[in-house]
Amino acid sequence: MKGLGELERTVMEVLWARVDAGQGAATAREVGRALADERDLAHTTVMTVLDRLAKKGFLHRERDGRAWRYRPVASRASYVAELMLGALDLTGDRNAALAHFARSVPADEAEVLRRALDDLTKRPPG
Amino acid sequence: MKGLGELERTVMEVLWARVDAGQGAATAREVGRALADERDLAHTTVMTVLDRLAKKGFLHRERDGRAWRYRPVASRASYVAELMLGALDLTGDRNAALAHFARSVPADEAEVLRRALDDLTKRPPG
DNA sequence: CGCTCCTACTACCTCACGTAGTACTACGGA
DNA sequence: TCCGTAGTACTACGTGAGGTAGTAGGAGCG
Repeated sequence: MKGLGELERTVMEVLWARVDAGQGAATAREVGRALADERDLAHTTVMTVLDRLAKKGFLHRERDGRAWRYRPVASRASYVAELMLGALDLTGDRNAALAHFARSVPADEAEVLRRALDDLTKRPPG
Repeated sequence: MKGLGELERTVMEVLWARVDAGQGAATAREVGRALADERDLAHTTVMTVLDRLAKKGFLHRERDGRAWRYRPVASRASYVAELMLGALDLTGDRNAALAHFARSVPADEAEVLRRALDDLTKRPPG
């Protein structure tokens, strides 16, 4: 799993937010408009980023007239989970790292983890 | 938490291995020798990397005669745990990511996680 | 026909990292 | 006393990723 740059992640965030909002794939223009508040980017900049993201496999794109519509290939949650697994791959002693991680996580999130693991036992992953 | 480059991580690995082996802080010369099998690096390269690592806060260094001895500030496990937490910080919906992560981890490691979380309950983190 | 919108392509800058050379100093031995 | 060895500090260069954007050219609308 390759990491993403700052702007790339921001753009992904826009697309993921649209998914959360039940909206479909977005055009570069739409992404640019969504970013207009926080950043003043040239339209071509947005297009370039979208294009790179698609080439890296983070976005899928499909035609809509002359324009492209972009849509995240994976959910935000699975992207983050991948990143975490990637970090884990960096060490020989995965168990020690996992144990350490469990101890570093805030209590409420430890609870979330615990529950997710319990669910796992009942219905193993497909 | 900043990520590390390939060589930087390799060097950290050498230092961490020394910690595991109960050996103390290492000089650039020693790190270079430890790397000699896998990589043919100029001595100054090793020194530069060690220096950068120290500046980034990953290594602590102390004088030993004219030489510096370098020692990891944090354990490998805590470094990886930090990386994982850093990934988690990248998302707004931490819980979803955690749940996803729990589901992505291999069964035996899920077990490790579960045990670590159980220990947490008994003796809360200090 | 010309304006507008969109794509494709190319480009430039900066920064991180891998890699290493050079200059200078301190210490131990001939 | 003088040299060589080993160490440091400083500087440097190449590459690749990512942020940023300009230009060229096609398609459709008024």
